Amino acid sequence: MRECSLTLTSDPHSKTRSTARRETEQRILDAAEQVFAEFGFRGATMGQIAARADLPKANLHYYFDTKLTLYRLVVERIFRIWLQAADTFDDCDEPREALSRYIRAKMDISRRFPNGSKVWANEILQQAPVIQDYLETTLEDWTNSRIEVLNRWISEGRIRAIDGRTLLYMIWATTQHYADFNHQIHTLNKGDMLSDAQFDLAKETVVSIILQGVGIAPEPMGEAS
Amino acid sequence: MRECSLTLTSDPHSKTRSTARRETEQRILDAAEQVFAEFGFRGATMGQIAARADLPKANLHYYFDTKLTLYRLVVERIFRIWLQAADTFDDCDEPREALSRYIRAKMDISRRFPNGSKVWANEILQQAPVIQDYLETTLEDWTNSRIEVLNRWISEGRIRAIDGRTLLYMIWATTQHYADFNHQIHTLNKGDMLSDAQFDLAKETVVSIILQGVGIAPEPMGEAS
DNA sequence: TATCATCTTGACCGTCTGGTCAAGGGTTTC
DNA sequence: GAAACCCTTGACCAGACGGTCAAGATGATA
Repeated sequence: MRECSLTLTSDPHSKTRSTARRETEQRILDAAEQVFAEFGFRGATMGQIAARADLPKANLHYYFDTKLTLYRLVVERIFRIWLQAADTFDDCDEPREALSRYIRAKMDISRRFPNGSKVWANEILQQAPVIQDYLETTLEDWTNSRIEVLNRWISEGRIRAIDGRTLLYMIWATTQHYADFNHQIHTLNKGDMLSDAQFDLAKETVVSIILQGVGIAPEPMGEAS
Repeated sequence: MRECSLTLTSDPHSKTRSTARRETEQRILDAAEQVFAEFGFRGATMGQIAARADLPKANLHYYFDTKLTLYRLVVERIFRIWLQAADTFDDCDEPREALSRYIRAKMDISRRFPNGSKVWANEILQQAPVIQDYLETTLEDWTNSRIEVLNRWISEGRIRAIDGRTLLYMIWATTQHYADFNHQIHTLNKGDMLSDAQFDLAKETVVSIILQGVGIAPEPMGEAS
């Protein structure tokens, strides 16, 4: 109603052609991510995606030729976000700092991009028809290198002797749970989304249990990032 | 080829009518569970389920009138299994024993019935169209009562002061991860299923990290069930 | 063997799906 | 202003979908 320099669905005609194009593509990708997150590749329909993007179905095929193309592009966005979180682990060789940073980063991603995580979950449930080779290359390499780091920390006596792979899976499972199962979490929270305070409590509880679980004393006060 | 006293798809004609009927229904339910687990309700097709049960599609509709009926029955089976695991927590008031029993039970269920867990995951991803009222009643009641128990243990100084709800979510997320994401886990295990030894290591590592995480000293040797 | 209920199945139906297309509206360029 | 290009869209298509049905096969009963 009142003047606003930036609206979510701004009028494409007020922009240059390429800008408008990018915005429309983005709107379609966002709608696609939501629908794919909920119903998976097979369950999602182009009609649903078109409705959520508020565009005629034929328009989707003008920008993205097939449903599979659109799906692949949605999945690619998720890779980039996941890799960004991986960096927070790689950047540090101090167990407490590396683990708590990584957990917090993954928790924040689950909160900000729940649909990305859900699309990933659907991919795995469907035996990874699109991301299989990614699992076998990038993910496997990263995982193995992190397990080596964890094993080194163990041999240096900096963390307890636990199975590093299982620890990684616990962190992935728990952090992604806050995205993939957010509907269940909301239902068990009287139907409301988690408040900032509730989410912070969850985040710090996860950090605390994992750190304590691998034998690292609780973080000194005031050191949380 | 050679004589075999028990085959997986035994000849229905050698049994009484009601027995054969029950066997056919079971075969359809098993096939349905697999397909629903992979593709969710919308993504699954009756044709796929029929093919996996090795029956003509029309035969499915003789035993179960609609796709939704079949789906509801599959979901009901999962409820029963889940409640059975819940009992292992309820039966005991000793933190170490209750938590490790519950975690082990949930891990074993993830291994034996991965499809059930996957159907549940798909339900939540799709905003629980079928199990919503179950989440709001049985699950919520059980969750709250367990959180009360955890809080009592905290006030009695038997476990560390952590947020009980987050602890429960961590346990659910981690244990169900071994079912819902088993494809990813297998891929990261050179494409092989986890061996008994690998799965036991994972199970005991989860127990160990959680127990240590809530401030319970590692289990005395030889006490594992 | 004859009768009847139970089970099986290929063929079929209306609807929805992903994808196409041609006609037309807008915008840029000269 | 007109030609060229970009974008939008309703109408349409072939195939797949959930579900139906009637005809026949099979098994139980007597």
